[in-house]
Amino acid sequence: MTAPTPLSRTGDAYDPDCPTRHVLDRIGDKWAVLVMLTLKDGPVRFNDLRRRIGAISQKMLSQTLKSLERDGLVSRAAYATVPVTVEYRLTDMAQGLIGILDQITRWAEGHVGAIMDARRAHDAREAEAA
Amino acid sequence: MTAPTPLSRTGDAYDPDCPTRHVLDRIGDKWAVLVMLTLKDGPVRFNDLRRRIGAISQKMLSQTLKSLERDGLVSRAAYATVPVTVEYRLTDMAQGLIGILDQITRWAEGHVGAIMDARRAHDAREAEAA
DNA sequence: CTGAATCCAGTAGGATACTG
DNA sequence: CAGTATCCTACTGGATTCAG
Repeated sequence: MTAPTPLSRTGDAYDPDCPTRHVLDRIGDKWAVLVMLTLKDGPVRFNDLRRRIGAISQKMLSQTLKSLERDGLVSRAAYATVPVTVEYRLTDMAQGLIGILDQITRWAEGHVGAIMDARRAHDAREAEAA
Repeated sequence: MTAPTPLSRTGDAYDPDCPTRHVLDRIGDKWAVLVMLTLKDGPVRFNDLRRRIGAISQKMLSQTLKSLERDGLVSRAAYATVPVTVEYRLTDMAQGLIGILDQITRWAEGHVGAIMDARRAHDAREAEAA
């Protein structure tokens, strides 16, 4: 540590130095969220993961898994079978996050209608102005 | 295209067509989250918002506010004072989201230590391998 | 099967300057 | 004060290819 800077002020993450920001960024990571949601029902193998998410490229999946593993949110287990088998699963720590992600999903499903309506109304107002 | 498998599943947001994804993306938006957190204690004016967030550029702030307004999460009120005054505030719909964002923040503050430890351990293991 | 490495296009986003 | 418009760089992330 270099300076005795107060880590977080009132709990907000404006400061890039604030470690909370790192977590926010992880949640803000589209692929990381999808990967975690896909793993929530149990361990999944690499290409299986790839197939289930569908839209993800091999590069992004690999990258995402590595960063999630680095953060201790996902663990990797390799088995020396004839064609190598690798399983990924959520760590205990990630379980709490999953709960929050589920809440987000639930909120989203409950409000997406209102949001779409707001968009339509807004766009209509704008088109009229033009 | 290389994806002969449509596989439009139901429930999760793998499909870009799934409207839930839009909400996920909004939460994944770093600036949108910071703006909403900054507005949670009451209406704030444009440049005030800018100053409080600090790191944001006027372009991104303007852009973020516009998209949040479009989604019905933030409302804009302009007052015809001598120098124009514009206030932004969260809508009722956004209040529920704020609750979730607070949970994320709380989880982050509670686990950021473990995450940082995991990173250090992981990086150490990696450096040793090299 | 599980990745790593390279190339490259699209875009996010900062800096700057100007308008109502 | 509250934005808009333009330029320009840097990074994201897909496609492809190679390797263990």
